[in-house]
Amino acid sequence: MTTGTGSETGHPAGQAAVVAAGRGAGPAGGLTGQSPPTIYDVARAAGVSIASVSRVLNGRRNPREETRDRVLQAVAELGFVPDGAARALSVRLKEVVGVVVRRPQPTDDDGVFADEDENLQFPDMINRGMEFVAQRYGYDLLIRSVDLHESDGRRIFALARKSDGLILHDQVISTEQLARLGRQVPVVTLAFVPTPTTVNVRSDNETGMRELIRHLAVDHGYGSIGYLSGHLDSPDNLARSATVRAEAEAAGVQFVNGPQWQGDYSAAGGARVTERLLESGTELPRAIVCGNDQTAIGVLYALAQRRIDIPGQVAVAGFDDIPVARHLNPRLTSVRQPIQDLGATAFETLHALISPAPGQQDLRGRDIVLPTRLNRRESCGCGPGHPDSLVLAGMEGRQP
Amino acid sequence: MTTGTGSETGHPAGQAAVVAAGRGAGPAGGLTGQSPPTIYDVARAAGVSIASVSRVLNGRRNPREETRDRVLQAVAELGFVPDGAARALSVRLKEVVGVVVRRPQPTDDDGVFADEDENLQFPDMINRGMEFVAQRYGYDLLIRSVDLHESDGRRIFALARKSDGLILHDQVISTEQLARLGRQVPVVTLAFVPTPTTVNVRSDNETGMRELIRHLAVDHGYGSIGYLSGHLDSPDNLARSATVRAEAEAAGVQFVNGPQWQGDYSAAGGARVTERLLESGTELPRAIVCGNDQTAIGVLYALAQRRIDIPGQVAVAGFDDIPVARHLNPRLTSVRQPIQDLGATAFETLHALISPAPGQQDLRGRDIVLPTRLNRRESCGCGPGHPDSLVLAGMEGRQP
DNA sequence: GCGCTTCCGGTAAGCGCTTACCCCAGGCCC
DNA sequence: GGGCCTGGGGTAAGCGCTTACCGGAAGCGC
Repeated sequence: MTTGTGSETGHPAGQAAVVAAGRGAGPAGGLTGQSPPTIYDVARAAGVSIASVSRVLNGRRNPREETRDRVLQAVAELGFVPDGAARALSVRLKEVVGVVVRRPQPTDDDGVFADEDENLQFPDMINRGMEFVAQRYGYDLLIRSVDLHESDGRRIFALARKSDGLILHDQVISTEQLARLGRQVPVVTLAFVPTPTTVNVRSDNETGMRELIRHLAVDHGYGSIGYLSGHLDSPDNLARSATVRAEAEAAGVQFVNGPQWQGDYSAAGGARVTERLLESGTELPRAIVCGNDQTAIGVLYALAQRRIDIPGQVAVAGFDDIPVARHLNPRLTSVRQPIQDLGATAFETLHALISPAPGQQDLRGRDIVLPTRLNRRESCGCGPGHPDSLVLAGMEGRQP
Repeated sequence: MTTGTGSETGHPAGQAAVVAAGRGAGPAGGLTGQSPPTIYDVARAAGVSIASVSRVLNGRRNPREETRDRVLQAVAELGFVPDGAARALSVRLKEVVGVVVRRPQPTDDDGVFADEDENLQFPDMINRGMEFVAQRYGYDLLIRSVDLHESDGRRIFALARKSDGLILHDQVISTEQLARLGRQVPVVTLAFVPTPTTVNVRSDNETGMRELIRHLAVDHGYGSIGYLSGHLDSPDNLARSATVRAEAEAAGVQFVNGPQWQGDYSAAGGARVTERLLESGTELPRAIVCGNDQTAIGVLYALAQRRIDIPGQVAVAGFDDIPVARHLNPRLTSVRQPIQDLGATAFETLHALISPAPGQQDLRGRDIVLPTRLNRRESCGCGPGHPDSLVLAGMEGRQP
């Protein structure tokens, strides 16, 4: 009782106030709690049944013009918008897709990179790409972050029941869990592997990396190349690592790797690995290729600390080509992934899984691969003369 | 008919297949479509009524231990998770908050900054802060982006019906619309203004900016300061601009501003304004303070193009202190906003609006202000000796 | 003028949950 | 031993929508 003002919906009243907590429950009373109008309110205002209102709103069996107008006017006056949950329950479509991202796990000794959040940039750009297409289909993204290798995936399954399908960023679930999940709801993974019930979207690590290694080995003629890896169990990392090795060997260049070259995709990790290598007195390879750009940022930092000339003494390259890459000093050579496209494609694919077009063939089990290409800048040894490099170069401006 | 396998839920069957489109409708048949179990399935498996299942799941009126165990076992076996929409409809709580962000509008002449996405970094970090606390309350964020000054706000009202409350980033709605929206659902705005029905969260522009201007005018003794503004109607911009003027005048320093100093919070805008000033032959002020860091990036770029020494000839400072700031060359002096806190506070506040704690007083109409502080780096003229500046300084490393 | 087809719009069922309400045992007291 | 209370669990209503189904009113041809 005493719920909203003027809201005798005319349909069975019932408990209402019970769990309504927070709506007009506060001492403020008056001007709030005006809970949004329901379809019953509209029907009453227009003098028709709720079925007619619904039909008008959904363009079904086009009702008589006059009826339609009456309804539309009532809708406009009341500012009615149908409730998402009710609609979802009825049509069995929420028009929401769940997106699971991995929450970066800061370690103890991140030092200068402690609150370094470029990590976020990459997944966020992917999400941006998703959101962009999602708009067109009237979908929204429901975002949830989980810890690396979320123990039981419970939080992921829960998110599934709030949405029509899931897009999983890398390394948020195990393969078994993924297969199980895929059996219950449409799922698209990013930079992972397809399962019989899910589809994966990734970019072409091999081609881009091959181009980079050939550039370093052949064009620059560097005699040794090290690979500072990302998470060991990341498929992207495995592919990149294997390609570096294969191409280096093919070019007759020494490939440097090993346990002490183990990074974790973070700037802090890249810096840490570099420092330890330096401390151990090992001679660095002529060029260091990093699992991603974050790692490269860390490497650049650690080398600069030791006054090591980049690319004069050691060349450095990254992977991803995040926007910051071109603002670094020296500007970072990197393999460009179509970041936003990755997201857009993931969404497009998921949507096809959720509501397949008439003739649409089943996509499950597919591995969708997007192209990559090398972006040469200064950190690999290319000069500022390259067309790509007309960017925020503080250097040139500093010494007239 | 022929819906799922073994899914005779025992409750009225009905239409089912009608709108189920996409679930097992595809030619694939078999291994998919296994639509998730419902509470009826669990009840049948446990040999109890759905009410008991629900009670066990929600810990109500603790049922007998034996019953509870039977139910929990059935839940585990079936992997049951309640459907979000159904639950939401019933308890009138979706456990979802809508977040509206502004989609950057690329203009025609963005040049090098065309696909510059640092713009995203700031809002994304705020969202990260929200998500972090949202977790603790079992909420998820439903993200939607709108164009600057979304014409009628329809998309915002629609999002409201998919969630329990809204958090609006800056400049996505007009004040009138906002007041109307606030009457229907709990709303928190960021960097805007409070209305009688909504609360606003922002950071303390005045204090941080005051500190910056005093630093430039007093510590560095610069004789003139220009302010390259953000969107004219952004309250943040107004406050920053006013503070720059007031403090400059108070310090007896010339304040340079005017229509040709109008930026738009983007790097491209900052570069454009700077280039036009340079072309027009105007003499630049000794220091340029930017509406935000993006703008400063553009300014840095344009000045470097002209071989103007920063901070030797012109000092530059930003606002926000986004992570990239410390990787620029020279490293950018900026006023630090507690970015993630902004998001966390916004969520906390919204949650208090949605389900106020027992004694909780009404927050509506409040303007919550978070503290800021100056981060001195090189672009204002401070040397690399400053403790803050031990960061990715490519410069030092380049010339041994 | 009468049966048939259309076209409209109302009635009600059902989406998957939560919970008020009630009924049935069992235990208790006098 | 009967009335009462209590606790456990089932029944059903209701959350706000969509839509199958039906009944009434026109419109039509013969």
